[in-house]
Amino acid sequence: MRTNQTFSCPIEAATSFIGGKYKTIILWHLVNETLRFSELQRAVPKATPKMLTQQLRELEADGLIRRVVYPVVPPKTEYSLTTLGESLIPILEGLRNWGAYYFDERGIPNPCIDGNQ
Amino acid sequence: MRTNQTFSCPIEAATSFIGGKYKTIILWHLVNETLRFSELQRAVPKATPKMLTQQLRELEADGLIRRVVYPVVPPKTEYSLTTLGESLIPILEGLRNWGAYYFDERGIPNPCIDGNQ
DNA sequence: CGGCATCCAATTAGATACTG
DNA sequence: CAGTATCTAATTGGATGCCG
Repeated sequence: MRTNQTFSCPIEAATSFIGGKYKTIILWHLVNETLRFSELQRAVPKATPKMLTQQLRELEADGLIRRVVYPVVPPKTEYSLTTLGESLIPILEGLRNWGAYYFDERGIPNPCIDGNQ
Repeated sequence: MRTNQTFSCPIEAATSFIGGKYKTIILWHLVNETLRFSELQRAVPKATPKMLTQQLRELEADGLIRRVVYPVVPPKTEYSLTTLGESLIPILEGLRNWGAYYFDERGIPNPCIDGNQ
């Protein structure tokens, strides 16, 4: 694991994995899809390359995503969910549905434009 | 709402509500229970009074919790979930189950001691 | 009891430039 | 393309003291 801190409850443990600033969005975009770094940048435009790299490294250290580097020129790196990462999908779907419900309730148009929602 | 920022997807909106440092733990402790400030302090000992107040104010501004102040001496304040806050319970349960599963997989004893788990 | 005000230390995040 | 390095700006969080 990334840290060897102790948690006082399972909720705290879970949020230590997905509580990072862009982690849920990153994971969500990797559901059923392998993406390259530049594709993730486009998917999460608010994250600077530095931030994106940092979050990806933590997700990798926590065993939620897999990073595969191809030794080619120009460089190519692919990110995808591990089995542990896939076990979070129900929670990610719950967050998505809650957010969409919240938008609907207020008549706010869902701003998602990509097919992955 | 607390902020009038725009979100690029429902996941982002949802995490803006529960992404705060102690928010999921606070909400979890309020499931089926009304707690006073000092009880929440005991439930979330890692949060200083200042931090706890801040998180509670944001949760209140977002409409997830209700704050009832009784004009008595000594002061008494009670916090509880609103209907919107209760709609998050499935997600909170998902987080708890994922965390507990993660503990089990590694043979780490579940550190929860309170009945609310 | 349930906070708030203030000050300060520490952490985080953005901007920019650069590289294999 | 996929980052890293450096510097700086902004934010966060802790400690302390005080109050109705």
